[in-house]
Amino acid sequence: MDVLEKRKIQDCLGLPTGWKREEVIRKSGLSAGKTDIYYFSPCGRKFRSKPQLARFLGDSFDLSAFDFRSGKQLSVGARKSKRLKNIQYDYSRGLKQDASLVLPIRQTASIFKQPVTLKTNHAQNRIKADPKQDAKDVPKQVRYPDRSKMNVRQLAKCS
DNA sequence: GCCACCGGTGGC
DNA sequence: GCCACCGGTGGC
Repeated sequence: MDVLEKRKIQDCLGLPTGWKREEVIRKSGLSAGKTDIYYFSPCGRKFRSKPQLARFLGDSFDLSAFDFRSGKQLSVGARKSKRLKNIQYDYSRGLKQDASLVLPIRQTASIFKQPVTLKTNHAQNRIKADPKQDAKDVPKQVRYPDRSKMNVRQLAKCS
């Protein structure tokens, strides 16, 4: 697949730059064949549900028209497959007040209108996030480290 | 201790 | 009955 083709797929998916979506097919157990959808933020944080994503993004993002499974916006004309997806979660519930966690994405725009790196399968995902870097962390003055001295794991963190 | 993975279930 | 969400844990 050439770069242009890849680009088309990304545009089609419409996730923001740096975000990745991953489909993992369950291989065993009673739920074998079921697919789990995961999203990875640019800093490697993993999300496995829409509420989880919404909590991280905060209420500046409207995810009500975002279909978590497909990774696309639900257009008005789109058929709602089977079940109506009008579950009313309060996606801002539990929103952390730390503004430094809000991604550097234009908040007036849908976060899903930008290109994304497509990752289709579950090979070996090397992305690691530091679980200790939680939204509960208190904001503090950012000191930018010398990136040339950082290892891969450190670089994967949000900074 | 972490996390990928599957199970359980509440809400529809 | 379906499935989105998240709990729990086996394997590392």
